[in-house]
Amino acid sequence: MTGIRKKPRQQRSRATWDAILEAAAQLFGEQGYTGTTTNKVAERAGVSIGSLYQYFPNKEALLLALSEQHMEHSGTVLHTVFEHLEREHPGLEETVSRLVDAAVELHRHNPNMHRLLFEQTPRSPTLMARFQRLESLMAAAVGAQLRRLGVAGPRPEARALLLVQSLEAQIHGAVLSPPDGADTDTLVTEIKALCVASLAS
Amino acid sequence: MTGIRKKPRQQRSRATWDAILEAAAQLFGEQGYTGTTTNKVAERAGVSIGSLYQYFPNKEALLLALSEQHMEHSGTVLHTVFEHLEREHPGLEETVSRLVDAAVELHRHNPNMHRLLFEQTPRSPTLMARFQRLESLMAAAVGAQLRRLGVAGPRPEARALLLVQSLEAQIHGAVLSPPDGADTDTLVTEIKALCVASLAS
DNA sequence: CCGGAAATGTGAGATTTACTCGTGTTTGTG
DNA sequence: CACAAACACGAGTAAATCTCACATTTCCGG
Repeated sequence: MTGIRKKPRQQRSRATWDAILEAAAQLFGEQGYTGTTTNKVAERAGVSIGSLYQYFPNKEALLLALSEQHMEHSGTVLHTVFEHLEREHPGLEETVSRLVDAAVELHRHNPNMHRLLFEQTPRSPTLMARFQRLESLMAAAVGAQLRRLGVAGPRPEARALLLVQSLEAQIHGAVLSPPDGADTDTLVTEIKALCVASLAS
Repeated sequence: MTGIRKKPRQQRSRATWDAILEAAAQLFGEQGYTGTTTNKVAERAGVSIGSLYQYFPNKEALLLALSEQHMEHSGTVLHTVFEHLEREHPGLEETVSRLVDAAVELHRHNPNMHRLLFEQTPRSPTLMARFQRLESLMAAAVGAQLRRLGVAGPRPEARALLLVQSLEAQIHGAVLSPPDGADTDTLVTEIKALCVASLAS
């Protein structure tokens, strides 16, 4: 269940490892998770099915590896945003705006991967645990900002976590399935307004 | 893709139909979606695999049938809550409180089913469409309440939809995976407070 | 440069699972 | 009671996941 069977030691195997993940990302994006077979992944990667199973114990492990890449990327991007906030101490409105913009950018950057991880996939305990870990990290950082801005309320941790969950859901919806006529930008503006209003009590 | 192959006409077949769905609900809850096989469902239901496929064209149809039951239940429960609101015209705080309590109760009522539908399952287009339809209905009803209370803001539909998505995500998290020490009730209180604050601008 | 050991690559096929189809059984009806 | 329609059955099929015994490549001490 670790998601990785064997770490590559030579550069040759590193190449096949990358090729497999690249092929998996492409096919998952094109055909969805259930629609892609491990044989097709191996074929597009130009390796044998045996090689695939040498590095990934099962189909889900491909997904977990991709999620790891994606979450790592998201984590570092948001980390730098928080660093800037710590240094520049902008006001509430600007702080919210920067965080929301960053999250929107993450969703826009690779919508297929986002859809894959959050819609088309059976969320295994492993995947859920990983996601919640990222959510906790974000909540901690957001909590620090709330305290700095004096809007932490009586239960800072709870408020921060709820904000993170709420923003994630709203941004996900606004970017990946903007309903009927409403365009994404309008929704993003509204998201920021609601968030600021909920904090500027 | 309708989810049903053949409607039962005799009471005998109605019984097998129920037995199959009951077995499916149990096994999905115990072993997860991918972990349960259609053969095991038929076995626990005490019918043959052929009978199962007479009523459900594929494995996903079992899930869709369960989701239909669940969403129908949720829809009617929330509908009566909205009816009471229309009749009694409570204030903002009371309105939010009743809606949140109702949603929390729905999550508590059958956590396994909720987890199944929103976590362990590859969200097919059909399932997603159905869920978004329910979300739209809720958003419309919430929008009416916002207007009644004079807190609709400049874009009532956008605001209502965002509120619905946000509350769903927050309540789901608070009830189904309350993090570390925080208990559900504390989180629910905070959810209500945040929601009221975001509207009482 | 040599030779063996470790790492990596291969693909036929064993196993599992969703799903079909021909056939047998029960129920409603005149 | 007879006949048809509805219902139930379960061995068998196609397709997917995953294994394993063996081939090839790379590494490294002598």
